[in-house]
Amino acid sequence: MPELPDVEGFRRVFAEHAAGARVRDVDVLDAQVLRGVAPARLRSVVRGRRFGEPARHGKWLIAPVAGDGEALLLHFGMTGSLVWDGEDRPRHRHDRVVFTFAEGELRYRDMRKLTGLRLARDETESRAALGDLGPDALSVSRDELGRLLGGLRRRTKSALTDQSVLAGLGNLLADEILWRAKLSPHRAAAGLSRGDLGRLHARMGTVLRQSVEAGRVPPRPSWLTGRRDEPSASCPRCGTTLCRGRVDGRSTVWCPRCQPT
DNA sequence: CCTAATGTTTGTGC
DNA sequence: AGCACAAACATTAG
Repeated sequence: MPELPDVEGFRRVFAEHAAGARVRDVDVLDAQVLRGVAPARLRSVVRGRRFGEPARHGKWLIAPVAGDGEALLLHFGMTGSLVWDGEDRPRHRHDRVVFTFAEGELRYRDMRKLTGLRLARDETESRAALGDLGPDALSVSRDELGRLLGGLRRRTKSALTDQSVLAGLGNLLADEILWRAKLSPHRAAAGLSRGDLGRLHARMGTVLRQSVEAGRVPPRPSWLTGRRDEPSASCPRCGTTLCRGRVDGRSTVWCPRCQPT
């Protein structure tokens, strides 16, 4: 589930409840989700300290620990979430790490444990841990998008979902944006015209803004995302039966009429 | 039992 | 090097 809009929602949860608050304790319920940090170190570093204002880059949530430049880096894989709840409320079976505060607790929840939590000591380590992420999809300009995709002979969908090219788009968003921009996911990125790129950038902005507001890619019937799970879905725009296939090993849905190759 | 799932990493081969 | 593809990771649902 988590793509840029979902993580933006988690950022809001963090900002509202945890930013500026003192961490009373850290419960590591499943150490498997900790990457490169032992439960004891996470606990000793974070306990008693305050969190600063959270940031987001692509699908990563960055939560600074006030004081010495450390930061908690959270990734949510395919099934993760960040939930605020009362201390007295029962824990969920998939709560893996819980930060407790005076007012309640912040729960890192994840069914599959495909990614996880890291702790960076400073800005340098933060950058290294995040790898080579491209610019965030929400703030990229049209010209920048053109530069990023220009010269790439790979298929457009593959380029859009490559986090080192552009950070934040996942499988659902890429399909939704390509459908709105009337571009086939199979077309080579380098082959897009100025007009194609302009449309792609504009539609990406619209889809992202509306999704961020909802904290998810909203499965509205007027969106491709709202139809893709139906057995014989039709295009919300033209009624043509949608096509399904695989691009980059991911399930891909497109309209053969609106998005010709 | 088998398959697929909205993510990332790693390895293989062209 | 760039790109496509498969597998691996862990877990659940159908």
